[in-house]
Amino acid sequence: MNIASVIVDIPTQALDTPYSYAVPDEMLVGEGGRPAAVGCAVLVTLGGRKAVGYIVGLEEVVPSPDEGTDLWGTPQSAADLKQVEAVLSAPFFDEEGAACALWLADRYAAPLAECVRLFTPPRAVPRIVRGRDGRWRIEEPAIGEVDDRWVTRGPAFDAFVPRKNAVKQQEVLAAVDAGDVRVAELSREFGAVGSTLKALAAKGAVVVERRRRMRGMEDGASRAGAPAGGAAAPAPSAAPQLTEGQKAAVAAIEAARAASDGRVVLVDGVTGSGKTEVYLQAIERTLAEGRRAIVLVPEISLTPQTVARFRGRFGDAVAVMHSRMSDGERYDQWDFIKSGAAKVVVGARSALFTPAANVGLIVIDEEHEGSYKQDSSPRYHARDVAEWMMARAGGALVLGSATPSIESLYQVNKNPRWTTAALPERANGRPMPAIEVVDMAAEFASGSRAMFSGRLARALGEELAQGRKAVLLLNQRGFAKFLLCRDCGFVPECPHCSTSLTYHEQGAKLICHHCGYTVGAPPVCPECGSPYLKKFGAGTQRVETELRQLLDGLPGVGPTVPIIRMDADTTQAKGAHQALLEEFAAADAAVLLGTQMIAKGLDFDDVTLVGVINADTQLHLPDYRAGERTFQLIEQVAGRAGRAELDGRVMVQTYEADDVAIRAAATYNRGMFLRAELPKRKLLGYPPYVRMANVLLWGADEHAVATEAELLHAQLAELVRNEVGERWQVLPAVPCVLAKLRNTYRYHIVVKAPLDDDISAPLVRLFRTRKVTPAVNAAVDIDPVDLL
DNA sequence: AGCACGCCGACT
DNA sequence: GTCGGCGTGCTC
Repeated sequence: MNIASVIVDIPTQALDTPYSYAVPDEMLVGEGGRPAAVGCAVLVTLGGRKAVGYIVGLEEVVPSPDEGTDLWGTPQSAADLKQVEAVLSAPFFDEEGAACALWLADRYAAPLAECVRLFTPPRAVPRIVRGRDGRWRIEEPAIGEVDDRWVTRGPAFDAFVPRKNAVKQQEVLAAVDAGDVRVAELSREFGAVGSTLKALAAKGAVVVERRRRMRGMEDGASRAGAPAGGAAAPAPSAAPQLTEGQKAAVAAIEAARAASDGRVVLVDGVTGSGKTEVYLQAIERTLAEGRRAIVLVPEISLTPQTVARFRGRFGDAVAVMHSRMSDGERYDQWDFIKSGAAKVVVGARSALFTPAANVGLIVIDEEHEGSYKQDSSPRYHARDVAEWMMARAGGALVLGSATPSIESLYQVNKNPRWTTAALPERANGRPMPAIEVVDMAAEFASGSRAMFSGRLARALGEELAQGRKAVLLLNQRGFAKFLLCRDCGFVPECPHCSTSLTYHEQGAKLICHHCGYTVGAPPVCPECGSPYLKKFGAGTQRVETELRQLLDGLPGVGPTVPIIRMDADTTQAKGAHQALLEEFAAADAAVLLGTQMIAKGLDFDDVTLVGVINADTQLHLPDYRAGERTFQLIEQVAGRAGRAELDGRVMVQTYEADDVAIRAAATYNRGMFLRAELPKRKLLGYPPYVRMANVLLWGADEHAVATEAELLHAQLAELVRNEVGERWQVLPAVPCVLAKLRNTYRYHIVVKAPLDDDISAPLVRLFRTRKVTPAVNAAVDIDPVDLL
């Protein structure tokens, strides 16, 4: 008899274990439908109701009259098993995917069902819903294949001669003569063509056939499984000559691949050192061996240019996967990958879970980026998952960054399987731009109240007057950070979140940047009636206004020099991001003013000045990574200047000119930063010296959340006392820094463990057995990237 | 999560 | 005497 191990698609801790179901023999061979296999969605009965589940294991067991054990060791009489009732889909993953899902659930203390769902394209899975009559029924997936109708030459195409007055037939035949066309296109051009086509098809002059349309691929001119060809995909370009550093990096990756045991190569290269070319050549060699590659890029860097870079080398064999694509596009790309025609998958972290077979190389670009950690369950880190996958598959993992994360640097030092390949020089041989630190405290003391220091203003004038470009970074959108009453100190706060509201000049509104709550700005203080409400802290809108005034007054600059503001407000519309960048590229002299989103990936030759308006905004976040983030931000943004033959300069305005993160970044001195940062982390017990788990609790009733947090803390403390002892630390339950968010109150409990301990296992055990309180949600974040 | 089983209050 | 309230507890 065959027994399937099934994960039921109900994400609850209580059901968080595989269940065994019998698979009828005819279902195994697919009689009258799809065959049951690992990765299939199936219909099962669980506790008197129907549920969708996923097969994660399939095993033949010898029927024995006495008690056996199921796949997971639970004693169970095989005869008692319920049957899989129907196979609802083709496989979404294979045995490796199943193993990965099970590993993820353990590693991240996440519900199994959520880990399995990572492998399915969104909305492409049938669901079980209860109808109005109270009965369960299967709801077909909302997303699937779409076809186009195509017209091609028929067997009698050449022989057929239309009548003189058959104008439409002549038009259609001429169009088909030029190449296959879609019926939709013909109708757009010539009006209704249905009867014309029917007549032509009957004569054998043309053939009308259905072909799969691949959504999101430029011209859709594709046969099933193959992406668009023709104009959309240029002929693959040849690889350029490599610098010595690049050659060494490629060789290091080759050595890692040859070891076939999941080694990691950290490509530690300054911005502009040609890391991408290293990836491209490593991928080329991987493909030459018949294996595939996955390239992960931070979500905001996944632009058409990035994709074009890979399509330029690998042509049609590139699949793309990221969250801004429509569900239909993702479904088609998923299928394209599954078909095996895609050799390279470029995407955001979710691209790891596409059905690419035989992956021999995973590249993670900008590996220090926080967006590689998923911020909802399962809270996995793409770097860890990729390392696990490559160790299993006998491949190699390449991490690239100009500012590697402290965790990765630590691994290189301690873990013999991790090596590093340094690219200390830019590919064009230019030096890195000099970074000047402008002490705003000193500026303030000398009487200047402007947000642009004298030096930054002068530099802007010099560069723009020569027709060059500047990039200004500011970590605060809106106009002012908050409103403050000068008489009573009142600051308007969001009623739903524990944050102050940001003042937006446009329409004089106060907006919460967490939940979007918007109110008109009060003319007088709502507390004391004072009219003296001061707008504190500069946002992008205000800087734009002041910058305009500054530029207009500068000799040789003036009102014709555009300011392009790029922040969450101006990039909301689809394609706005792209349009703004194109506008900046096309201008002569121009200033690009934006939030973090401009810090990376921008590649403009004629940017000669980069300014950081206020480098301190991240430094004061109550988070242990604040220094690391500040260091990384300055180094990243500095890399935007002077990428071509012109020298660049960078100015960093700060009220903390003495802070080591800023001083070290200004001199490109990572060693200096680490020598200050690492002892601090060690002393205070933070990664990379300990492992952390952040136990989060949230709910609408603050008191209930606090009570539950206390209870859970007591349970955790007891568990740790009984099972591990003094080596672990359970910090008290406290409100999160963001204590209230979208009307939910948030508490957390930080658990710290030595590096080599399995921090998740005891937490998983506790969460599986503890009683759930309906009003309070709880989740675990293993290896959190922040504790906010 | 949902459903069954179970043990106490007001009804045809 | 039953119908049904929703409080535990189990689901291959």
